[in-house]
Amino acid sequence: MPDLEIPRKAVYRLSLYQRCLQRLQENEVETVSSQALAKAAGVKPTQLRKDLAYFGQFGKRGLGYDVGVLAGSISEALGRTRLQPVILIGAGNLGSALLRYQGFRKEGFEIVAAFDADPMLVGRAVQGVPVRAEEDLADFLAGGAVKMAILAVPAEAAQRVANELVGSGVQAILNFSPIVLEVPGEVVVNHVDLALELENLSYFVR
Amino acid sequence: MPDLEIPRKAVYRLSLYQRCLQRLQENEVETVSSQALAKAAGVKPTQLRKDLAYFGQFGKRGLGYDVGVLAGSISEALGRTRLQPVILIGAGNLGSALLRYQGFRKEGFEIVAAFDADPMLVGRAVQGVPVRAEEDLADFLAGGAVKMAILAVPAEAAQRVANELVGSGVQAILNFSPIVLEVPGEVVVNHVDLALELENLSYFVR
DNA sequence: ATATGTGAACGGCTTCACAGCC
DNA sequence: GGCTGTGAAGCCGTTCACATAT
Repeated sequence: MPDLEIPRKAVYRLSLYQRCLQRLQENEVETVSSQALAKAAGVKPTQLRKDLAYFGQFGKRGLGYDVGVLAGSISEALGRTRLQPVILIGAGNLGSALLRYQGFRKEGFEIVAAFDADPMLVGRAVQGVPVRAEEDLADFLAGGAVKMAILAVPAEAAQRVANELVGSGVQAILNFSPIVLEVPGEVVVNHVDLALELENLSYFVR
Repeated sequence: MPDLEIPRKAVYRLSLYQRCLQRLQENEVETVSSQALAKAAGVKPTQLRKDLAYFGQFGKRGLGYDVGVLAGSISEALGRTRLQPVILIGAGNLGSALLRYQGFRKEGFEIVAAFDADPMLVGRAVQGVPVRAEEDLADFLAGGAVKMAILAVPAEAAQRVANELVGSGVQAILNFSPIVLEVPGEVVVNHVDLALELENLSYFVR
């Protein structure tokens, strides 16, 4: 199984396909063609098939894909067969909105703890998740159970916190701060830059 | 000036460069090399120069770039010389966090109105921005002054609201709902899919 | 000497065309 | 006949190498 050869974009789309499959399952559809599924995901059929081909053969020629089988296969390919624990750093405006966001749990993620530097916020609980002091971060991560973190702190603090996370064994960071994080090669960072997205859009309005 | 030929990613990075330039201006740095600026933005020097080349020649060979001149040129290239009005639809968890988010204004955007379908939220004001009833959306947009919208409504409502926005002349949508919007070719959509970003990350943790 | 600007080479993702199987 | 799986072709963005300007 060639693992590190798979295009990042393809992995991205797999999640998209899976979400569409879940909807089909809810509607008790049992079979889909690459054409139908691709349309639902907003991509071309050949691309869908190519993406799936990175992981194996899941379809029946002349027939299509079994929705349940394909959903299961993608789950396995993505390593999303069980609930993933995640921590959140920064429980301000954006952070607490993320804590309340139901979409994460729905896709198999659980925010198990939140951290903030502000004593005013520490001790509270948002959506049942306690907000802890940032000093306790390293202790909490010492167990090694948590490998993913969401970073929603101000720009000035982001790199420092990121260093701390990496030092404590976090392998993946979803970064909402408007700075480019420097991390070792083995750590993966996805950057969601809200202002940048708006700015990018504004280029296209005349 | 070839306009529609410029890679989308390049436009994206221009915003990034500009942000770095602003920091340099604050520190009263007057000149940068492509090497230094590229490092700050997390890209390669050649890429920075290529990106700038799409828009013109701004540097002095053997010397580098004048920070002020380059910042101004990029601003102009991005069409970000004045404040852009934006509306927000969906003032729930995420929506109200976005209303409070200061990063937009800092980059030249102003959320001038918010809309929600929930009568409980309508009439309130968040961060000085009034939340209006969703029925009033078309009326508000009738003036044609607002060309950009942020969509933070539940998945079920997203496509319907998007249609309404497009029908009222909105040209660019920043979509936070977890569905792929179908819009006419002349409308630009940037999709920020929070759950998808996490899922993508989880693939890379072993 | 130093750093930009750019045509050419490179590499990777997407699309095509068709072989293979139901 | 219909649809998947896949090597080959095409396309686009990145990187290289170097000509050019100060």
